[in-house]
Amino acid sequence: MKIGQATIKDIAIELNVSASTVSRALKNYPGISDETKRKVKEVAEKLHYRPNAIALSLRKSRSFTIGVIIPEVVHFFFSTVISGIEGVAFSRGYNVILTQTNEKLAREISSIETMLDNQIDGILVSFSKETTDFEHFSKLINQGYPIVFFDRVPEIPNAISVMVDDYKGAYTATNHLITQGFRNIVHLAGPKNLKISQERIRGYQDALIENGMKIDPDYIVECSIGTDSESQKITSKILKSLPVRPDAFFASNDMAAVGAMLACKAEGLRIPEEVGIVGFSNWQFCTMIDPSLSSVSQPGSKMGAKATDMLLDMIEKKLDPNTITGPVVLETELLIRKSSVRL
Amino acid sequence: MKIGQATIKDIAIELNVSASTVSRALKNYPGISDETKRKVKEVAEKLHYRPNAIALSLRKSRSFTIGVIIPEVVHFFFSTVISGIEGVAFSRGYNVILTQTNEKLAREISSIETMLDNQIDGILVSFSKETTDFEHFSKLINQGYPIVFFDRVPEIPNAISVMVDDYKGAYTATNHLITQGFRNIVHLAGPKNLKISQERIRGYQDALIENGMKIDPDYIVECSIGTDSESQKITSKILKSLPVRPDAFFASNDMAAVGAMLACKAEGLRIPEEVGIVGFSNWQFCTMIDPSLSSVSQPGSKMGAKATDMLLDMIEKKLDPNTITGPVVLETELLIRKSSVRL
DNA sequence: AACGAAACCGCAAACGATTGCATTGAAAAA
DNA sequence: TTTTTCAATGCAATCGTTTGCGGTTTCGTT
Repeated sequence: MKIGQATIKDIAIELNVSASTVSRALKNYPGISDETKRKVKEVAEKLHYRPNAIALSLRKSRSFTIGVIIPEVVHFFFSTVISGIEGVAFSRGYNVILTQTNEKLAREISSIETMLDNQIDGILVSFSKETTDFEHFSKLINQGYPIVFFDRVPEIPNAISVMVDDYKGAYTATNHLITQGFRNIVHLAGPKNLKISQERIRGYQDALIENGMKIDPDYIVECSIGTDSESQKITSKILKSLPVRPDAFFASNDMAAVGAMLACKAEGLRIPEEVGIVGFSNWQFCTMIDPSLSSVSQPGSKMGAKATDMLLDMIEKKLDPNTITGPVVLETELLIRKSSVRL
Repeated sequence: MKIGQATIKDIAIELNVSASTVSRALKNYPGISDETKRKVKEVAEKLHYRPNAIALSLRKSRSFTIGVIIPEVVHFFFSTVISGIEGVAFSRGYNVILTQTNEKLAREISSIETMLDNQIDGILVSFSKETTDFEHFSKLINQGYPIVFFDRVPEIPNAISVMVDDYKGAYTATNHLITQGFRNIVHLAGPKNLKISQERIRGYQDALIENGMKIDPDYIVECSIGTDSESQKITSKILKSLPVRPDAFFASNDMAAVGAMLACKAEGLRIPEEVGIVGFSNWQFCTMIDPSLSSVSQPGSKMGAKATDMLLDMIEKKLDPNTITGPVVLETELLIRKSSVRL
């Protein structure tokens, strides 16, 4: 018994037929007698034959593998996306190759290269914070290579993308704070070069305007890193520096919201009586902290699943990229908890 | 210009040499004139030649890809492990194929099969809660196939594994609670078929014994799912049912610890004055909740990195599995925060 | 008996790269 | 001039599978 897997040739030798016959018999091609098919399958079973996926990939120029490029694995939202991706990919018979860029453009580019070397059938991308030039993506798109962007989507022609309705999520959250009687609402924004950040800012601003309030640029503060400690520092500074003390924070992510909460507590401010807080993403810990954190939930798993379905449809030609006009937008949901309710 | 990548043949045709010459020139084999090498490399550059990894895999029966089988991606600890894995794999030139089992044995087995079909060079595994029979692993091990287990490791011969010192972590945590004057310490345990759970129970028990306290089986409660809501229910039941009300909880995971905390708060018990709590894993939210949660930190990223380094060493024959006797054990660290300190 | 058509099956090329074993040609040695 | 030697390159098999094309049987039909 050879080491490793049995091959078609092994079956062929055992039965004194050609490799072609074995191949066709296993695939139930016409032109092979039932008798032969039976025997081939029997021997295949006996030898635990499993087709060599690599040889298949080479022959068909298809690997049944998709690549995922993500900024950070250790990030609740992205982990739910990965989970959604993996689920759909598995059920449709595809493997998932994963790389994280750690927000580095260089790694993004080199990841794409190795993926192309490996005959990856398509790529799912959420690009890095460093990425401002999208040439490495548009080149592939123009070659007809299947790519689907999710969450962080570029504004380039013919890009297929799946995102959440950041605008509406931010709008709803801000509006909720206003309804609760908060009037000096600070927005802790994400990196302003990302479209998702811009959309959230826009939602925040529109909510203010439609409620007859003014927009003060000083009340929009960028938290570029996105950790709780960063936002904690920023918030405690703000609490002192702003002419009118803020009475609410709408943060572009939950970590920042927690930072703000900690800073407020440190200042002796009561939440939600004196300060209201709403986050974004609905991380697991939202329900675990005190007071529980209101947050805009992003359907991460659904986003991963949807993006994967679209990518695989493109790969399998069930979906013509040209028929797609705009990005697919998934709805968010404002989950109201204690941190923002005082009525 | 052809669609897709240029091949060695394209270069050969362009220069009127054979494919073998091109191959050798690119690899700087001796026996190729410097002049030819120069020209070959020049054309390769011009055509943006990149070797086809699939063809290489077929030829060499090596894919430079490793497989990762994990119970759940959406799990802070595992996500840090993945991050560690991906980092090392990337820097050593390997791809990572990821599958999650969702704690299902069937998926674990089918994942392994597709990985073998794909000529994966080795596998990193943390098995599912359903897995009690390890035949599908030991078969591979006996064939000399490189496998490294992490976190959840099986007790089978010749298994290479990396784990944290669950025993000591649990011992230290329990001991800390005792030092703080807590006397009726409940242990919220994990699934008892997992070795990590057993080790933590053992650490808990030994700490009690060495402090001259008795072990009461009623004070060891299994939280099999591991969510905060599960443990919240269990804890509030316990608070009423046990003859002596517990004054501390050592949980086998942070989610369970939070559940216990919430249940205690609901009962009006003050933490840490009346009840002390320590968790396990040091999830991100530990510092974000109030009171901040003491926890035993597991070096997830380091574990992933270590396991990957060992796996790749085995693959590259730099490491002989037979020279390894026991599992590699990484140290935990007790991070003391407010939830357990009353002195 | 002879012919044609199914029915079955094998040959060989192809996917892209590597590599042991020739082969070529020219310079060096005789 | 002839032989030897060696550097430079090509041939062809190989990895495991698929597939177009062609080749044998076998059988029914007249």
